[in-house]
Amino acid sequence: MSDKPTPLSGFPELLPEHRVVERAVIASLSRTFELHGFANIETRAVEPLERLSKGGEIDKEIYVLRRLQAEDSAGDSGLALHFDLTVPFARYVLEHAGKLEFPFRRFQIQPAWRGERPQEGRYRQFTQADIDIVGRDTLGFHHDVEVVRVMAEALAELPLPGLSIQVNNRKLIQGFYRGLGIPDVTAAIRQIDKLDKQEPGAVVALLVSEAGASEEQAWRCVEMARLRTSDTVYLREYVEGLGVEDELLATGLDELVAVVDGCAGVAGERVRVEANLRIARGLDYYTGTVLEIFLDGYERLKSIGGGGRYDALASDGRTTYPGVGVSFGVSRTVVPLLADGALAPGRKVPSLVLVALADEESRPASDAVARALRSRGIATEVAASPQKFGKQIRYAERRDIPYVWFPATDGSDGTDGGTDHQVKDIRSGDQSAADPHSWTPAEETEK
RNA sequence: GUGGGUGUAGCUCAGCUGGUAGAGCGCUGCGUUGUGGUCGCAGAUGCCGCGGGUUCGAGUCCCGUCACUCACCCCA
Repeated sequence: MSDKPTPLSGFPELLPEHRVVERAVIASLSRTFELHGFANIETRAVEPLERLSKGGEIDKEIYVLRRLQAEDSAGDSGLALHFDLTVPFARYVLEHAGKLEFPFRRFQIQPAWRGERPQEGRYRQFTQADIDIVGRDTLGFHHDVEVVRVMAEALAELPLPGLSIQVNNRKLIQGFYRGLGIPDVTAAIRQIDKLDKQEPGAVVALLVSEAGASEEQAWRCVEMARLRTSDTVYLREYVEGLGVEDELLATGLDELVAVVDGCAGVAGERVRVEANLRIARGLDYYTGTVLEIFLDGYERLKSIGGGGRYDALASDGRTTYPGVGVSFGVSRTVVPLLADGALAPGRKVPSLVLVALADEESRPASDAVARALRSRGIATEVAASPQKFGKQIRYAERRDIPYVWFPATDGSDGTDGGTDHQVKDIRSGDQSAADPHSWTPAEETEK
């Protein structure tokens, strides 16, 4: 008992019937991404620490690697586990720039690690699915629209509740703040991001104290952030009606309208793309489009995905590689939904057929049946031991194997003239004669 | 990192003001001797998280510790 391992908080491990769902999600996402020409890559789990830590809040969540033999705590290797897929990707682009074709579009589905306190939907190891498009020196704005569309399409294919992709634009925010005359625009963005958990009055106070805004300016920031709509005509009216003139603001508004309008085609009942002027994103490398994804009914999970435009995340000094991308939290979404039954578990075992075993002497006959079925792509296993058939049926039932196959007997054991092959659908109880070289399972049991 | 909650059978949990451990589900067997699911009967299973203290006696009270969990912070 004391030998029984206890769970490690924040490192979720799925049972087979749950893992099969996660794998289906990953396969579905991959299919959609590839349909749009995104190539897959996998980056190493580890990056040099100084590349990861750029002085953000996230620094203290980084797991550092250290050899056990290292003399003391100062002896870390300078290597650390990546905490997202964007930073490693930027490094990858710089490192392999000479061998890549630009604009480079890739998707990446991998674990990432963060040393924070776990909670529902927040883990220390989690799988993330990212798509990005990166250009050399320049990257057309239409790619902003494209990545959002692709992710919207990919998410629409998944068996999830409804969700919304809420889009904003850093240029719009910055231009508005600049036009308003706020001294510290960056600080103001960080504060306005807190609107969803703080009272407007509290955020106003922060804007005044942290960003040097006047009280009146602060209230206008809060007012601007209030709008959330998928109606871009109204969006334009509203923003222009705020009475702030700024070139950057106008550009940002145009871009935001373009993204929302550009996604109108894929947006449907379950996946909505809308403008939300409160979305800012904490990370400071975003320069234009920013977005976050929220699951209907699971707002408590906060965003299940996010992303945006970054014009200068990767640069080797001579060349800059602007990019735009979106990431989706696979673990963050799948694990809580499985836990509360919103996602139905899959089967525990891939086998569709269990071939019964009469006795050890007839194992070759059972194996032959299994081989015939497998040769036609039907996942099949042979019973582990020649127990009573009732037991063997229960074995199949417990593993969610829908069919049990009773091999033919040739009558050589003297019982009678022998029997035909029989296959039983244990969900319905129906049993009938069948030929292992031609029998196929009913439609609905195929994956 | 800070604060709250919880650790009892494989799982979910009960166990009163301290008196030597329980239920449901699951599991095993039998009824049913090579066709499951229902039903009935029988059975197995616990260092009561760990360490210390109080006590004649601790699952129960006290202290510590570890783990899990929730919230804050931050984010996928």
